[in-house]
Amino acid sequence: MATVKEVAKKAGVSVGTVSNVVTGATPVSPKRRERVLAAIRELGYQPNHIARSLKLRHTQMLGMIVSDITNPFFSHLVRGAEDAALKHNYLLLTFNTDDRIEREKHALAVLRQRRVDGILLVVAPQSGEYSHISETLEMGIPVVCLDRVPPKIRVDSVTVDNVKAARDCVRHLIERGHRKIGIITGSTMLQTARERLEGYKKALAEARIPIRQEFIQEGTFRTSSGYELGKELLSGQDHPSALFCSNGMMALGVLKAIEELGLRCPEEIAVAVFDDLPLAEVVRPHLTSVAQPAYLVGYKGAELLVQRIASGKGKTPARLLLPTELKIRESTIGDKVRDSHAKA
Amino acid sequence: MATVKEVAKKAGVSVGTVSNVVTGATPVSPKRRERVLAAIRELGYQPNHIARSLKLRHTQMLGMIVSDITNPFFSHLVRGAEDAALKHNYLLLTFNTDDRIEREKHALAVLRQRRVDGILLVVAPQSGEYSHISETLEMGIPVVCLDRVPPKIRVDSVTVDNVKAARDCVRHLIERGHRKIGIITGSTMLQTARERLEGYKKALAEARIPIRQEFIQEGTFRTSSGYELGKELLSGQDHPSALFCSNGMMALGVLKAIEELGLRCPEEIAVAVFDDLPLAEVVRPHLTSVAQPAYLVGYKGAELLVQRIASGKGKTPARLLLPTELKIRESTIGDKVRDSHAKA
DNA sequence: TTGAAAGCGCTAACAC
DNA sequence: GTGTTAGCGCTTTCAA
Repeated sequence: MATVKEVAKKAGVSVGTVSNVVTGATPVSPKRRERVLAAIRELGYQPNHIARSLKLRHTQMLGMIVSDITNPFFSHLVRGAEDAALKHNYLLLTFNTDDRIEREKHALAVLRQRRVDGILLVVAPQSGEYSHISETLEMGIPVVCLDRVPPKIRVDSVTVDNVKAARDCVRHLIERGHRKIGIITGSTMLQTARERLEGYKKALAEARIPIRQEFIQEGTFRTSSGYELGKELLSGQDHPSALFCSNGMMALGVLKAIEELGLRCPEEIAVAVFDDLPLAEVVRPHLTSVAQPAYLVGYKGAELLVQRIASGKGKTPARLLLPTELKIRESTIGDKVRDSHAKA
Repeated sequence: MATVKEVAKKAGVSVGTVSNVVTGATPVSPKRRERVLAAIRELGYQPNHIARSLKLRHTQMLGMIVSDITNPFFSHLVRGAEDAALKHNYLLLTFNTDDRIEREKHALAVLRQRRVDGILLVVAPQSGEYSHISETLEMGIPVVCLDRVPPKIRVDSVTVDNVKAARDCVRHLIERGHRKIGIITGSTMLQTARERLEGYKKALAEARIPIRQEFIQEGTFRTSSGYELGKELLSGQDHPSALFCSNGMMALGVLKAIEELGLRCPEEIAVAVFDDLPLAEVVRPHLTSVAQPAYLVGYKGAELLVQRIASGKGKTPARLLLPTELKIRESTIGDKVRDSHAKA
């Protein structure tokens, strides 16, 4: 592959001049400029970005670490980040960790060696230990955390307002007349799951509805657990008239449980769900759900990162909290709930 | 950030020695080695991979160009590629093109400047013109095409055997007793759509069932077109008793059409679909579908690429054709089809 | 084994 | 404006 040197020779100018025409850093006389351009064309010259990075001491690359790109939430996140990055002339180096802390550490190490200009990170939950990220920060590589933010570490972040979203969603159930509302949460190891539970409790408290421990079930964010816990919650006489699921997968399981129990949704049991899978629109009944702005989280995260790269480390970390949207659909707005259910 | 030079100084050895301990290229005496290691630790030295790339003339990076990572098929593709790449010590630089040819060209250009060692490419369909990819090849950067392979260009590829898969699927319908089988294809601009149609025709031909043009409808791979064309196909007296959808999204539309027409699936109308969305398992009825090995396509593609990188351009391009799996579910195996429908 | 030094391709400071 | 040159951080001959 051709180099500046060869181009310079062919055009009969110095390498400095060639560099100046390709970067546009310093003006070059029209005729020399023409000659250089011609030589570039003839040689099929492609500037070597690696050499440039070495010299300039930045790579125009961003690291992107997510748990699993196969999960729609994260694929949208990545897409948003990529669009923003590209707009600012950065490229994305992507990693999947499957939420395993050792893979996260490895990714971070690799990214440091690659001298990326910044890192977008969805931290593995329950790691408890964040030295790898603070070290990265100390080396002067900015990190912005997406979706989840590690406690006690001064880092930029953009996340979804889980508690508000869950509260709004449960409040909607309350407004529909429900007072016996169950929840299937995700593992309380997960921050997001805890926050959603918190929102649920908040909504009940605001409506002065006492919390019933037996209406709170901890699941695993998988369809199967939605199914099992759904059955558990809905069996027996005094079961909830509405269910709030902490994620979409579990809602699917709940629907199956409802069907098998011969209950009707939403007439006998309303269902609302955190997460707006593409499913929500196609499953019967259409699911009332909290739509998370995954794409935006990625997009804003990348923008925040390039900004941070440009401005150096600021004193206080920026913490964006993005709003969700409550999409009200069939699963909570069928006929009015019956009294026997609506009353505690 | 510390450099070899600083490490060398601190350890009281030459830079060459430092390099030798980090790369392990040449043996180093135990004590010097220890000193170097200690210095590295103290300084928190991180080898600069950029400098290394410049020197070594390879980057251990692969470009990955897909149309949209938000599409589950592609996110699995990417995941597979990443897993394989990582195993062989390569990193992935990802791009989305939304199937726009100018974005594909841009991505390729950027990747060339970045001196990636190879490129995994899902070509934008209907581009008609492939000079950008043959140029890349000529520059010595191997490319392997995934899922779709551009005609008349000598390039490695790994794809799914669309025609066989479609044929098997339609054959299954035939075995269930159907003889009036409709198809909703994707745009015939798309190679994959054409191949699936071909498989459909092949299956009918093999069963000596004459092809009826009015049973073939060209859709857009979107839910809405499944809905509209489904209605069209299923209205009227002499409608098909089974429908084959060329992709998952359209199948969802078809289901809706069936519901609105008051038909029952599979009793009155069987449905089989190409693509095994996560949906297939949750939608009612569960959809008989062709599962594509997206992850494997990515994985094998990356392996083929690193192999090609190692071996240089071979004479004949490798063309992997991966098998699909037919998942038979409710939508084709309800009660036996009625005679009036089953007979032409 | 080890050290010195050249050089990967580029940009930017400097002198002209 | 333009050319010359040092140097980004690394690996790898080549001599010792």
